[in-house]
Amino acid sequence: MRLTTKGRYAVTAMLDLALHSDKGPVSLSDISARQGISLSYLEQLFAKLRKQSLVSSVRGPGGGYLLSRERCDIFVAQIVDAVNESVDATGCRGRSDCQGGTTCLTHHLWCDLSDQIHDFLSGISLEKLVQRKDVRLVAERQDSDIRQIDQSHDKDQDKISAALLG
Amino acid sequence: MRLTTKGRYAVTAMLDLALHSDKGPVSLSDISARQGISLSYLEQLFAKLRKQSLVSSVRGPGGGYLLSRERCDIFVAQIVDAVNESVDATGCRGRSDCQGGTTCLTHHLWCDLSDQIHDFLSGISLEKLVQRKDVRLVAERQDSDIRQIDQSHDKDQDKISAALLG
DNA sequence: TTAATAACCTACTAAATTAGTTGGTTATAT
DNA sequence: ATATAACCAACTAATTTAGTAGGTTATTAA
Repeated sequence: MRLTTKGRYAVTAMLDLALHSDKGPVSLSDISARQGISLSYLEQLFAKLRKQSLVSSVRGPGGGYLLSRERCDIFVAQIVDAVNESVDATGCRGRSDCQGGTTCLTHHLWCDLSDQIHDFLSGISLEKLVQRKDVRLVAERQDSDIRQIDQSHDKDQDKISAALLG
Repeated sequence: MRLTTKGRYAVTAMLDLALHSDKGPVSLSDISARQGISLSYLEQLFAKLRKQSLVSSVRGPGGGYLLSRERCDIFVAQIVDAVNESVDATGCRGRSDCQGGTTCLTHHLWCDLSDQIHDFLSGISLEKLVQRKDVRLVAERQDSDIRQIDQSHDKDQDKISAALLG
């Protein structure tokens, strides 16, 4: 099994969507700015999330992505599965052919571990994450950070406008 | 986090040791033959296992490796930790600096998952694995496979001896 | 109608990791 | 003396990660 930034990014981005998509679609550049994830990399991840119909997209200005189901119907395990191959801990994908066609000595142990991880991640929905206090605190900080960056952009824009107007 | 053949090989090899070291040290070539793991790769893994004092070695003919503690005092988590970096699912090793010095949106989720995996693998000792029926069955098959290979080697040896004796 | 926005798509890449291989040396039992 | 088996260092092919680069297409708003 493998759980790297790939799967973590996907879950983080989906949670960002869950937190911000109440007022219409959320663009990947917004998610990129808030979560510090490269835009092009997000595009690749969302191509996979869309294939697994976890999100739907709206093109053009004001467009972006929306969750394709209720937050309580999307689970962390599904997100990780969508971008990673799986949270499977066996080397044989449960096929029991790990040692040249036969079962390896520790096959059942890795099956048990896989079940353990899958059960855990299948029990956590985006809704559950949104409700968590630690998540809300981080989200608030991120939102206020973004507002400050926007303000400084506005100031830059004011300077540019002033310069252009002579 | 990462659980690849590296960690799985280490646990498999340690379990092989637990199953066969009652009559003295077990050589890596024996483990290699029984478990189908490359000898040189095993050497690299056992260098790490020895550094973490999970095994002790005996050099020279008849030598090999022994568990350095009782089977009930060696846990799967320790073995995986010894060869892999860890079973940590966070990107920041729990340091909470996952997003450019600050906590990322999903940090606490990965902490919980890490705890879950760690608790599970810390609860399973080599003793527990040795007792499992599925493990005993695979081990029996492996031992009888090896005996057959040894017999055919003996036959080869007989042929060679016969040829040499004219 | 045109410009801006944002999804969508393909191909490339540096760095790291895995799962080894090769070719030794050192220590010890027979 | 010889065989065994640990110990050690350096190299490698293949794969994966986490991107970058450079587009095309659809849609909205001025």
